[in-house]
Amino acid sequence: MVDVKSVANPLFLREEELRQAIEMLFFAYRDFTGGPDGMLAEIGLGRAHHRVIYFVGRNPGITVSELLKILRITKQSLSRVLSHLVEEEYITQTPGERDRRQRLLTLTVKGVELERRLTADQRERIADAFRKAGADAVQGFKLVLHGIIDAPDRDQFDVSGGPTHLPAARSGGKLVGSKIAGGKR
Amino acid sequence: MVDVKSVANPLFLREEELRQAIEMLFFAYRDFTGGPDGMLAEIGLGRAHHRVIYFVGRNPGITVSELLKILRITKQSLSRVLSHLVEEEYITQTPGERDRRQRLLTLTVKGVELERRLTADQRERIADAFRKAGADAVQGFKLVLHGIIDAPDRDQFDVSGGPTHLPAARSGGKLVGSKIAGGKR
DNA sequence: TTTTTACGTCAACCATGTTGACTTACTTTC
DNA sequence: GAAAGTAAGTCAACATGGTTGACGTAAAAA
Repeated sequence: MVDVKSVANPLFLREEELRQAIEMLFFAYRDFTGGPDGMLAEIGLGRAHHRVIYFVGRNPGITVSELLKILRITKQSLSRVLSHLVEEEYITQTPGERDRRQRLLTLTVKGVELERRLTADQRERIADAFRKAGADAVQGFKLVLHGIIDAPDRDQFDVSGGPTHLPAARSGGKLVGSKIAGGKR
Repeated sequence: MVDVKSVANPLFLREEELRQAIEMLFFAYRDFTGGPDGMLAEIGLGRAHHRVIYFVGRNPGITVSELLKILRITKQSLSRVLSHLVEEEYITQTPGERDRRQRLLTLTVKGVELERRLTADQRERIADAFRKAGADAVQGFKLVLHGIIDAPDRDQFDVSGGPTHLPAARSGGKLVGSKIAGGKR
C-alpha cells in the first residue's frame, strides 16, 4: 500500500493527468466567463451578446455569414441577439460596397465602450495568470490550447513562440478571429 | 510602415497576446465539448447531464449539496437533470450513513459505461494535444489554467511540476474535483 | 423542544440554442 | 435577359438548462 506512487501504472498516471486537465478546463472556463456574465446581466444582456460584440469588435465590417461560421450557431439564433444589439445601438449595419446584399457589422462607440469593459475583465484575469506562470508557461499554454482546437480554426493562431507579431493577422482588412477569409469550409 | 513589429508598442503587443488567449480559450472549449455533445444528443441527454455524470463518477458518494457547489447552479436546476439520470438508472442515490438526510450519489454500471465513453473522447483530444505539445508545454498549460481558476477552486489541483501523484487526492475517501471537503465556503 | 440543515417539489419565467418554411434583394451564370 | 444561386431576414414552434420564489419533509444540532 505504501509504494503505490513509485510503482504506479503509467496508464493510470496518464488517466489521472488527463482528468485533471479536463477539470481545469471546466473550472477555468467557468470562472473566465463569470466576470463578464455579471456585468452583462446588469444591462439585460447575456453571454451570447458578449460573443457577438467581441467578434464584431475584433473584425470590424464582418458579414453576418462570417460571424455565423465563427459562432457555429444558426442565423435564427444569431438574429435575436444581433437585432437586439442593433436596436440598442451597440452595433451598426452597413450594406457591403462590393456586394450590396451583405450587412457589414461594426461596433458603435457605445459598443466599443461595452466591449472594452467586458474584455478588460477577462484580459486582467489572463494577464494575472500569465504573470504568475511566466513566459515559458504561457508558450506551453498556447501550444496545448492550439492542439485542442479543431484543425480548421486553429490555423489562425500564431503559436510559433516568438513575440507576438502584429498586423500580419490584420493585413488587407481581412478577418481575425476566424479563418473564414479566403478559406473554404 | 516596415518596422511596426520591432518598434511596436509593448502595450499593444500585450493586448494582442491577451486577445489571442481569450479566443483560443473560446475555441478550445467549444471544440472540447463538441464531441460529447454529439453522443449525448443521440441518447436524449445534454451537456448538463454530462457534467453531473462526470463529477459523480469522479466523486462516488458525493452529496447533492457538494455537487451543487461544484456546478454552481441551483438545486432546482440540478434536480431536473439528476432525477432524470436516476430514473434512467445512470445514477443511484443512497442515504448517508452518518447523516441520513443526505442522498449520496453514485454511478451505476450503466452510468460508468456512459461516463467512460463520453470522457474517452475528451481524454483523447487532450492526450493528442499534450503529445504534440510536449511535456514542458503541458506543465505550462496547467500552470496558466491554474492561475485562471478562482482561488477557492484552484487549490485542489496539483501543479507542482513533478509526475502527477495519485491517491493523495483521494485519501480518506474525500472529494476530488472540488475543494468542498473540509473547507468552509 | 426548537432551530437549522439537506433535500425535494411546484410553478413561472428567461436566455439561447434548434428545425423548417418562406421572402426579399442582389449577384452570378448560362 | 432569364434562371439559378446566395446573403440576409422573418415567423413559428420547440428543447435545454439556467433563474427566482414559495413551501414541505425528515433528520440533525443546539
